[in-house]
Amino acid sequence: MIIKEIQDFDLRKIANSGQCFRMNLLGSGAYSVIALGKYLEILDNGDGRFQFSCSEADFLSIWTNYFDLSCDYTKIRSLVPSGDTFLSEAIEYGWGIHLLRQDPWEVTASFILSQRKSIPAIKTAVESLCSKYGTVIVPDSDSGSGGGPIYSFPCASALADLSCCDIGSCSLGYRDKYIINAAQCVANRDIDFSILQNTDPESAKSALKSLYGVGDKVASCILLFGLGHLNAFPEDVWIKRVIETQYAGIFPKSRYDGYLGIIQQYMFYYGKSNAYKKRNAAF
DNA sequence: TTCCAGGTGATAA
DNA sequence: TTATCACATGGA
Repeated sequence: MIIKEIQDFDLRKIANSGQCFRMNLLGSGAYSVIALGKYLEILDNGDGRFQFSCSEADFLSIWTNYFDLSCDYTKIRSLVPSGDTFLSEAIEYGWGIHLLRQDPWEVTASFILSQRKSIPAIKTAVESLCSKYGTVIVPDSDSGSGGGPIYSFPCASALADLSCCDIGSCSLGYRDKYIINAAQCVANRDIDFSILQNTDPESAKSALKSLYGVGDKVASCILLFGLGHLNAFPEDVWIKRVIETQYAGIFPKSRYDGYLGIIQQYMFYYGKSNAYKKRNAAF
């Protein structure tokens, strides 16, 4: 257990920001994080300090990067002009959100199965895949999701040889064939994330869209959440709705060049919130 | 029960 | 090129 002082960091908002599906509130008030083959618990002390259930070495070599702790989010929020009412509210509402730098394969599979699903349903399906095809990280946890072992996200090769029948019990619906095909492409290196990380975003996006079941939106999510291309801008139903209603269909993307994906996270988190719905209902 | 969800592929015009 | 439609299933 180590204690770290971190500014501009809100666990609840990060867990509910729709970018990851395995970060959950525990009964203790801490948040559990299952990522990169590790299990972590974080507790907000409420005084700007956070308790991490890991070693100093792991914190520095793994979690600092995963939680994007070196990024100055205040600076990014300062790009928003005061005249932009919606985004001004969004960055205040979303204060403390960080962009997680996740494993690209986990992001790929998770967002392929996310299509036409609600976030709770996505989480259920992801956990189902993990418990069936992942490996045990923590043998017998009394925390996590309802106790029992905690599993890693299954690697691509663990899914590549399955049939649609095999994963039929994971609530994937028609997306089962997409997941298996993507697993095969990643396992045999037709898609190589270590290369795509250093490829220009447009070319990387084209490569990702060659995967069956990956279109513009999912490819953008992989670029942003898995490959560190911070200018990627996933446009889902919520973002489209916001752009249509708040920006008359045209969002000034160039203003946020280099950080567009992070701005998108604020838009998403606020755009789907009850706070925003209430504000709109008032007009 | 009905509606909707961090969309995409197939098909038609 | 753009527009329309089907698609599996869980949650609210």
